[in-house]
Amino acid sequence: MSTTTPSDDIGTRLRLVRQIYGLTQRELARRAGVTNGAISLIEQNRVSPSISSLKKILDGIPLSLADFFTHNFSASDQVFFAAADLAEIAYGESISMRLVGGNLKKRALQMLQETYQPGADTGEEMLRHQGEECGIVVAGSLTVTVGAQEKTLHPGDAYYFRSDIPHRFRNPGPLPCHLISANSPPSF
Amino acid sequence: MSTTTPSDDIGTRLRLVRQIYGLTQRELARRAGVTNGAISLIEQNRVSPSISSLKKILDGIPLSLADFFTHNFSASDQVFFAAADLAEIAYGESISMRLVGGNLKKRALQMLQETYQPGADTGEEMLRHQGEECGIVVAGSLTVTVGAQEKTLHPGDAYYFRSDIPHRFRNPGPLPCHLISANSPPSF
DNA sequence: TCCCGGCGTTTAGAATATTCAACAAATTTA
DNA sequence: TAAATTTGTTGAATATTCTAAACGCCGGGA
Repeated sequence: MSTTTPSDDIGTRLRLVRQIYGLTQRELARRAGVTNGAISLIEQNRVSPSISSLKKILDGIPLSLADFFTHNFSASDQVFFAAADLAEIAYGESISMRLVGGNLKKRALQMLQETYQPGADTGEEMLRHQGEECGIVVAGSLTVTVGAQEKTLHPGDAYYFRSDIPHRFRNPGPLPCHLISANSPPSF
Repeated sequence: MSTTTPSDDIGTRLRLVRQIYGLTQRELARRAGVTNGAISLIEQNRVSPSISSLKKILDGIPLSLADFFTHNFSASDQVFFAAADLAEIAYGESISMRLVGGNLKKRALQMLQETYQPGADTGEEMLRHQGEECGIVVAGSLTVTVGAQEKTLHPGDAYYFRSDIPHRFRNPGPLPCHLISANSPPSF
């Protein structure tokens, strides 16, 4: 499924790593103290580098041998996500959530762009789950209840709480409310 | 603390791994399809092996490159433990437990040599904990209660159950009962 | 005791990796 | 557009690793 490289295809793996780090063969060669030609040959799998060479090269990134062989580098470790590409997550009629990087696996963090229509409400049966979450209101206003506390937030206002504390979100205003939130660990 | 090898001391690391696996240079060379001389040179750090050579060698063990660089091989991964060296764990007056490999870290399994004096009993408030456990009676007899089931085991008899099921051990006989048991994950 | 077999090590030569310098293609700058 | 820069690739020379065959050492069995 993922764009992982077989562990003996050192060349492809090195090229992928180098590109992920945004380095050219020459720049990496300079940092590593080897020649660009050597890196080129390795990346084409035309030679099998010595440990010492590979170590020098990885030091220039920098990346340990263990990490190099352990990690499943993926070209789809996407960094930028167009607004249109944010995965829509249904959450009732009047609440829309758009997930940043929905295709990423194993992430430690989740970010959502949420829209609460006027009157939208996550309900009286407060939400509770593992982890922590925070958010910032971008537009409109949002009434947030966390345990015994309640506050109506306006653009620029933010919240942060442990998610196991019962919480609730409502839009009391006449305008849609836009919110950027983050959870850890991810719940979707 | 541990006898770990720096990640660039490939030679020492390879020698350690090879010895842990009980292989001679010649035997490993034969399995790997390289010469014993090559392994000798690598282990002395007189050459820095190519990835292809190192991979061939590790395939002969077998061990992946990732594992080779990731694991902290330790000569003190002790295998044999003299009876006198089993750590004594107090568990009441009439029950003695002796732990195999108490000095090992991060083990996935725990083995105990237990002795129940006549009349010994873990008590009516049944034991419950995570994991699974099993054991074999070596001498004497032992009455084991697991959930609704109860049986008196004699030498050679054994048990295996999920530890979250309430359980209890008693020695109903006139002789000490010796038992070998194992838990996973470890509870001591 | 001597001999045998297995052990790790060593050496010379074959095989492979790396450097150095030049090349063509793509991109940037003027 | 043309010149200049930067990119990855390549060939010849050099440096390193790997093989094959020997060596010395040690322990076990006649």
